[in-house]
Amino acid sequence: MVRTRFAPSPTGLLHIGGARTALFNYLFARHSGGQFLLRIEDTDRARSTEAAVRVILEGLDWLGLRADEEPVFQSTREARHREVAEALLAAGAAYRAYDTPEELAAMRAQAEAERRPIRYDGRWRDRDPGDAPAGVAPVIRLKAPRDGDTVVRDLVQGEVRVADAELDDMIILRSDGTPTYLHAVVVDDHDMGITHVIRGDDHLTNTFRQLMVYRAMGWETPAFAHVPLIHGADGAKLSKRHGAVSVLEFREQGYLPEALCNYLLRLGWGHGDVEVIGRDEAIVLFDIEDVGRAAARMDYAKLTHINGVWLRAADDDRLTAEVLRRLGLPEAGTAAARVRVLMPALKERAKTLVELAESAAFLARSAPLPFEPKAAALLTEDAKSLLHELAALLAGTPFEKEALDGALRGFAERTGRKLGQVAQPLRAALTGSTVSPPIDATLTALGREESLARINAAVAG
RNA sequence: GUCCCGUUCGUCUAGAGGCCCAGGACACCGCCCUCUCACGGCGGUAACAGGGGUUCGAAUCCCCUACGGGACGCCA
Repeated sequence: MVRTRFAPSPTGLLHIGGARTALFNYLFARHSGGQFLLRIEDTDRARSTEAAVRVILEGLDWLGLRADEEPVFQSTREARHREVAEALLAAGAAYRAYDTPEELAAMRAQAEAERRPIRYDGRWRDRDPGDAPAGVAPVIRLKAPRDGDTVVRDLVQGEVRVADAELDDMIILRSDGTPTYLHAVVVDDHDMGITHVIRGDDHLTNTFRQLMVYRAMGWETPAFAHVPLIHGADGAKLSKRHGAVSVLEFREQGYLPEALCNYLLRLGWGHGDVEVIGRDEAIVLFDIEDVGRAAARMDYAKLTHINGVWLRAADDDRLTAEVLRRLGLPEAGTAAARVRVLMPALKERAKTLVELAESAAFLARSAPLPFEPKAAALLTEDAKSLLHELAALLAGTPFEKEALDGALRGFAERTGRKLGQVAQPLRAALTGSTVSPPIDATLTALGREESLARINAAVAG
């Protein structure tokens, strides 16, 4: 049974890169009929807050990436981490080291100055514990293998080989008795029964250190897959200055979760020429081994495009509810009814929920309308007399699309005008704008009474 | 500095030795559709980082170089 996990540290936001990692974990688990778990890596107490945890859970929930079991909080497992460290110590696979932070800093500085690789020299590895200085609380370090190679068959990166000489004796338990990240992760992944560790590329070299713990404990190692990071448009690590990076930020900016997932999936992964992929199809098609190895750049324009695709496909009731919420309008009532009626036409011309809400705002206003400059310019004296005639015409026309369309076309023909010469002034009078869904649909949504009121107000104004 | 990873149109990618003088998508530019704006349709510009091999034949395999990224913490 495949078991994957997403293991974010709660530092205040669910980053879009993390979201993609979570998505891959989720899709791979579902694809294999396995389970997807969540672990909050909150061992850094100073940076971890309950609010930060909520942000992550909310983001995942919004994306529809629900874990199959309750989330595991790493901070609650400290005793277990310590227990494993002690076991390693007892087995002779680890040892106590009494170096002070200052000594270690000096060691690093010297290595740097001599242009040697920065590694702990293992000075306490075989030293008599009797030499322990008084008053220094020791850390526990794991004995690293000293010769040979370690090979990881990474599902994304392929075979990666590192000489054991590159590794040093890493700290698994701090002097205050708390576990280090590298150690805690291994213990937790093992105890949670994780079979596939799918995570960011930045952990690839850490894997070799973690492998030492698995090996020392005699634990079976999971499969690893290190997926590339997401970069900004300039190729540098994605950060705030590139625009939105937090999942909840994208939600506020009017992106649909299915669109964000679709975009994130296609970023660094492809399946022939298929671009639009929903959740169910993604589960069938996704394979972690098809993920590319190069970092991908975030392209907001393409995200927006794919969002438009999903917006058009989205359910009208759902979209209506979103628009009403964004406009601060009640869920039921005249405005709500108008938005709902016009939604099929409205969603054709928006790429985000923000745009969609803006395009629907005119429905909730009442005459006299505020006019955009371009719309105001259309309302000339000639246009007003035209509108006056139209008011009379519309008063006697059934308010349904075909009848309205026919009436307006007939009118244009009779008066020797193009339809556009009739529709544009009417559009301005009805919406206060030069852009809207087709005029017949707009009239239908507004209804006869409101339409006539707006036309008359425009004529009067 | 040491180690690891990467490099196909501006961007995301297809491509697993001949199907590729490299396909799709976004963006951009034309045209068409058209009551506006969108959608849609048609067409266009645009890429195998560079250099060596291997092979009858290389975007695909090997080596080197350049550039980019990552890791080297009693952070996660």
